[in-house]
Amino acid sequence: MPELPEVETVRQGLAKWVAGRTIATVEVRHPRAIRRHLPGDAHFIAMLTGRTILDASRRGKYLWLPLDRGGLLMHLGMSGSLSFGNAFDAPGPHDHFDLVTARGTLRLTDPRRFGAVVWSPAIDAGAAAKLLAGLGVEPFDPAFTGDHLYQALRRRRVAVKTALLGGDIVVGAGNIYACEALFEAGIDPRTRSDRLSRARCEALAEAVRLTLARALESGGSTLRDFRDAHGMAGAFQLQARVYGRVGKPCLRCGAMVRRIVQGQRATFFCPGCQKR
DNA sequence: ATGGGTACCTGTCTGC
DNA sequence: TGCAGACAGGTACCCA
Repeated sequence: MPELPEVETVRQGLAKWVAGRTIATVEVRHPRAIRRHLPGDAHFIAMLTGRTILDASRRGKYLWLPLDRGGLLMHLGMSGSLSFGNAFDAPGPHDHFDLVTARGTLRLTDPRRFGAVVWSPAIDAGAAAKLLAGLGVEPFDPAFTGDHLYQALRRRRVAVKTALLGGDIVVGAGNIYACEALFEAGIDPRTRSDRLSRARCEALAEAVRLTLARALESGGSTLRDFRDAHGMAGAFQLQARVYGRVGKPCLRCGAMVRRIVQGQRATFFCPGCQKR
């Protein structure tokens, strides 16, 4: 579910809420949801109890909550959401994890359980370092330039859509925004990475930034169940120009939007506007 | 190293 | 109405 704009929207809501709160108790109702990525952290609850949350930051689609000792790395997977409140209802079947503080509870809900919550001694050590190790540059970092993209893509032969989704070149564009950014840049998603000119890489880098920034302004996309930390839905899906619009006319040229499958993921594109 | 495929889950929608 | 099958925002891991 959540791509960078959704995770950043959650982070912004979270940062104001969590800073300075001390974890009184931890409820783990589904251990698989917590340690899916890195089994063996037997002291998970002990490392959290009594700790104070300092902030909420983000790396790619991961959230990092630094604590006064160590920190918590979280990923929302395809269907995860975080919410907080002072009087939570009894947990539902997908409410796997609560951080209870004196002034409210942070709750992870994740029906598909593709998410992860991992304690780590630091963001650049232990479990967190291992999970973040292969991530590409942040799209809003000045280091993410057309030239960066060009240098990375010229060494790959996969389709450019697949390369964007990989997250090892640039992070944050998932299936929706990879499709939308390629439309914005006028690039056919099937184009081989190493066949993209420098100029088109410049256009693509700009399109990735623009697409993610627009989505962030809209509070992300809610296709089904995305909610920010206040339970609010996003609105970017209303602006999507190709994603989910198979068989509908392109809003720019009128050609029929197509759906293909690349790397077991759906890709939407306009054959009129997007060229190899 | 790269690329391709599978695995991990549940809920929802579509077509028969 | 029931049921099988397809599909959904992600990524870690295995193998060639």
